[in-house]
Amino acid sequence: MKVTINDVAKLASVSIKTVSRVINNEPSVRKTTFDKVMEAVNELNYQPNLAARNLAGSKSFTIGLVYDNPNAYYVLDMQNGILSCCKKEGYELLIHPCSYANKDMVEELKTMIKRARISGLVLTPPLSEISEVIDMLDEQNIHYVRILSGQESDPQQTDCIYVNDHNAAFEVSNHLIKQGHKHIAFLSGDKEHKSTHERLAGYKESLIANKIEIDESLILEGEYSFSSGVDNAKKIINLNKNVTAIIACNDEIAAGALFAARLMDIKIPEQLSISGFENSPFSRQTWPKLTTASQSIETIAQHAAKLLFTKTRGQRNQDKEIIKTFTPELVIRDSTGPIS
Amino acid sequence: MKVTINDVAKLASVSIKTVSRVINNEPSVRKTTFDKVMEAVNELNYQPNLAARNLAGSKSFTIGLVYDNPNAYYVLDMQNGILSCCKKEGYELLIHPCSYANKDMVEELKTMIKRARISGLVLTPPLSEISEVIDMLDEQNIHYVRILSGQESDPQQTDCIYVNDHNAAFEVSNHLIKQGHKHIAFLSGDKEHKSTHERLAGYKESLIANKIEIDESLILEGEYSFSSGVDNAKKIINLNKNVTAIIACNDEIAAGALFAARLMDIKIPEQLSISGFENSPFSRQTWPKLTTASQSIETIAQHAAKLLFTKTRGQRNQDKEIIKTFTPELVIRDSTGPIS
DNA sequence: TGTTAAAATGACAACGCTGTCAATTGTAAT
DNA sequence: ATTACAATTGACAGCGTTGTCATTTTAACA
Repeated sequence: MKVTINDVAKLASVSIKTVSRVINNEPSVRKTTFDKVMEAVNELNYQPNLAARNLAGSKSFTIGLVYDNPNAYYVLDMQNGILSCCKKEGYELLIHPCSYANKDMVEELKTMIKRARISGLVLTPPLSEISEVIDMLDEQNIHYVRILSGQESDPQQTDCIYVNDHNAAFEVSNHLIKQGHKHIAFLSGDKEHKSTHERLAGYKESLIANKIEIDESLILEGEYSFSSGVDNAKKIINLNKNVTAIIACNDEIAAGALFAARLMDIKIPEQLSISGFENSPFSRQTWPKLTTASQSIETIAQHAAKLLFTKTRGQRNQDKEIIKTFTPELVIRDSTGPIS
Repeated sequence: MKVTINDVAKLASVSIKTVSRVINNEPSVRKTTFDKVMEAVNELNYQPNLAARNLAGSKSFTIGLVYDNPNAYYVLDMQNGILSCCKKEGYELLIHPCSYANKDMVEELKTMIKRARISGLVLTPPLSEISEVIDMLDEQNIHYVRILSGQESDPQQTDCIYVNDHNAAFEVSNHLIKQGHKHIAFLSGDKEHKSTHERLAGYKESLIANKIEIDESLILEGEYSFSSGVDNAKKIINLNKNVTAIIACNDEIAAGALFAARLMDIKIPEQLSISGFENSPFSRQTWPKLTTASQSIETIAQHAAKLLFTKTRGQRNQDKEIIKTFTPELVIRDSTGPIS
């Protein structure tokens, strides 16, 4: 029934320590011994007991994913990306959704780490931007990788994966301007998310580059939600009849804006162009389909996990294969068009 | 730094076994002793080591969630519901997405269970309907709870939570018929999912109850996806000009049907009524908003987790608090209306 | 061939907890 | 106060691995 390292050792006629060496890929094992052991492992279909490995060694073979993100697709892609790496490495994934608004959040995280003896953590925005969290992790000496809005600037910073929202927003905005739009509104996401600020900055930079004056009244505060998109789109359309385009901080907001436009009988894209951000599945399910900036969350997640594993193992040079900065690409669909 | 049961025992001047008794809520501990120990636990902020508990005892304090579901909201709600129960009970959650089409799936699941020494499993459709999986779990003597489309029929069956899709579909269909619709198309989900058949059966029963002849050409095979909704809606609209209503097997299909209607310049709900199923967030984000059948996945998940925990602990009477059958409720929004 | 260092292997004690069972304490009845 | 029995507590041996260090084998060289 239960196959232990002992059974394998007996079958291969070696000591359990040697079996341990083999399954941990430690050096100093003769090729013939290695094969002999592997054969026994396969024959018995031996699965090392995670709990025992965790207890005996220092590694726990479990990593954690911490998030506070309202976007279901984002979270799921993140999970799947990390999970695919975990599978390869024989790790398990513990998920830990939490609310950054919650005061006890840091304590709670700490407890979770202690309890489960997590060997590493992937942090997604906006949690990855909260210094209390980072400080706690440093203090507890926990390996982590942060996924952040921004770009690789500080070469010492080895524990971050960046999403260059700034450049992506620049592209989106440029695209609209090239199509003749001059009055472009910007519907912000949560101001606690750095991505909001990065995207806003990219938008502004594009305006400046194209010698269009920045009109602060076209920039609306909001949050990363459909209803925020509805509300703010209504507001801006009523407020400023000149607006011919809207850049939404993510696809949900854009979908909300689309909804509002429908309510107000505004034709998209003939009368108003709307672009999203993220390329989540429903950016293809709205009418019309959303122009957006596409970032493969799953790919980002995979690289984050890879980075975490190299850190956990203390490896160095493998870093080269890991991309640290991702720039979402403009995907032109039907919700934007030339000014008419 | 690291606080073990030993430290607590010393501080409370009792044996480690007594501390163990206290944290496991075992009987035969004097109230005064209990308090003394708890005080020490709190003072030291002791967190029992999961791995050690797992290794020493038989319990693993980790449950698994297995799913193969394309719907991101479904999965996430499921995770969150279970997680909220886990938190209360001090358990961790391991997630295990997998593909039921994959031949190695059962083997893979088995491996995961062995490795992580899972103490219980929550199975969601369609995995919960696959007998190979169930047989394997029974064979391995793993506790599990299945979430199934259907209704509590067999009283011996203690390990299932049912979603009564049949009755829900009956309600949806009845609602449309009351509004005067007689030619109602049915856009199926994956035929491998029992929910598809249950919903179809409810639809048929409603037609029969209302003395409307069942027209098999109005029932289209498909899958639980947006694009299936688009394709099948186009097909049925072109095929049969009499159709005035569509029941989609879930919200994604409904959203696809809505999209197709837009493409074909059909007014919703004036010319065509469309209803969804599930009440996922985007049923509120389409234009117009979807009439649907609402089931709180999170609530279902919580009850499933509760049931699993009572099973794991071998408790009996607590069952009473656990609802075993859920019937989604009709939510009337803007995508359906009286025939004009 | 013998010597020596390096490589490969093994013995055994942790890791932090729970299960078992024996020892101690408390309690009620005599 | 004594006895008997139940309630409470503790000692100690695992659980299935890995780390440490000692031992054996191999290879390399004189």
